[in-house]
Amino acid sequence: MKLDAMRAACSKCNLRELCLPMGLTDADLQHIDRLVGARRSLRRGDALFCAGEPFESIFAVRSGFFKTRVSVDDGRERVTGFQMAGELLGLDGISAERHTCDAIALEDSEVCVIGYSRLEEVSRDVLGLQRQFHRVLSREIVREQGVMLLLGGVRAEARLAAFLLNLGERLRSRGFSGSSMVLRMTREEIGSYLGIKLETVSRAFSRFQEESLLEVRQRNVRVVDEAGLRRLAFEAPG
Amino acid sequence: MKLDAMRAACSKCNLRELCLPMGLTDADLQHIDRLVGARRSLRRGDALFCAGEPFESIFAVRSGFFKTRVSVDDGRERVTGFQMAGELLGLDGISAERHTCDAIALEDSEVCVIGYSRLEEVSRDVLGLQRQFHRVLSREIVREQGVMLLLGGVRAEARLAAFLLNLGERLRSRGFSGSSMVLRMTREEIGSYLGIKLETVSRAFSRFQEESLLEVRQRNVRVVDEAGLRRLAFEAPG
DNA sequence: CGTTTGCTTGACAGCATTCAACGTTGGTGG
DNA sequence: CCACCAACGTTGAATGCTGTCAAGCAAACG
Repeated sequence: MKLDAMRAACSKCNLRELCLPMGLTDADLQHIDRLVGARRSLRRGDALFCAGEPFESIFAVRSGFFKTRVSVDDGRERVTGFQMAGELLGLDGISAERHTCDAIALEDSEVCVIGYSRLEEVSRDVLGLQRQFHRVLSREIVREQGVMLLLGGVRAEARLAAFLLNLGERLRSRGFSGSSMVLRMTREEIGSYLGIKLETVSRAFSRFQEESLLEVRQRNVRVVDEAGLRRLAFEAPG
Repeated sequence: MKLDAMRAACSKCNLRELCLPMGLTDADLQHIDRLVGARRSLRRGDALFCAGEPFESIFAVRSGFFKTRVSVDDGRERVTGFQMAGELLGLDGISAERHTCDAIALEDSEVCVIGYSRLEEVSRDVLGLQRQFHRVLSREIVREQGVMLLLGGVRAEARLAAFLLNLGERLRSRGFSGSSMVLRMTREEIGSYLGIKLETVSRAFSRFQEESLLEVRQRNVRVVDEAGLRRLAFEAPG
């Protein structure tokens, strides 16, 4: 977990259309290059931050893959999200000025460190940034609402189908295949995120394969019948 | 659903310590009186806004009680939250500049209309407001994370117990009893929010009464054994 | 006073969990 | 290079919680 002295420039970053600077004008882009203090590299398994730590920065995933999790009572953990390149980590820490979850790298990763007081300062000057930051916060609210609907409303197989479709979309918008993917997380982590047990995840994968919706070999997943998967994800419960 | 010409002054509002102005200095308070454009009154059953409508304002509950809901596919609805005095509505609309849910008054209510562009403008001048608004957005993210944990991790009875405790806390911080409350929503709405069926909600209430955790008569609920309820809410699943 | 809406309760079915055993993969060290 | 171990994944059988369907009751409303 080393600190990279090199400052990152959003204006030259090829993730700028996915990340915080999304939609900003070129002029605004110039102004926000002072936002990112440094990059930070993490090895697989490293914690970017932990619940309870003072909140000072948010983080943008530059490369790699993360999970966020909370520990409930007796050591059990629950995964609250997965983050890939261009997505932000730490937004939940703003409210109480302490992080409320752990962020763990699921593979070797790199993040941009965005000092929060700096962000507040710059977003007063740069209207586009203020607007965009609010959008990002709001989008996270909407995303979680979607997860709530999933967790509360639909059966295990539909949850997994929706999860895979969502993962595919996010990969696709990053220029990857979207139908052929390598999962970075274990069955247990998927299950924890979706509110089901790892055995149930495994069974759902097997059944999807039987029904020719997917080809699954361990963490390699290929979506064979996306329409079928989509039908399953949106079906009525029961 | 009428528009009240009288402008509301946050600086004189007795909800200011619960609402958006929470924690602001007296000096800042003066500056944000221009925030609230008008009040709006709603009758029970009225929609404050609906999913898909253009987003222009957020709303602060001045009095009364609301639910937010989304309609999934074929007319079924899912409740995504309940809001009482001092809480904000419409934050999810920022991301796409359209509301993503319906907000329905569960009793005759009044809200303060906060124009969003005005809010952005003022929060550039008033540092405390900028900070507080970010906190509010972040708090909503954290709140939803809590619901996700509930929905994904625990049994029906634990969900209801946690729900009642949360409701009690919020009532208490508004000067009400917290242990003796009148529910403003139906069993079906509670169930929809908690991801369980209304029959299950009803059974859980009955069982809580058998076990002397609650006294329930229709929508009148009295918490008899708060510690016991808390134990139930945090217990391991299964 | 009747109708509508909301609430309670019972019986049964179904899906997910639990417990358990076994298979696979990848890394380590002999 | 192979053996071995640990972590991860798959599958089966039994249990149990929650959903479904149905009936009856209570409260609210006009």
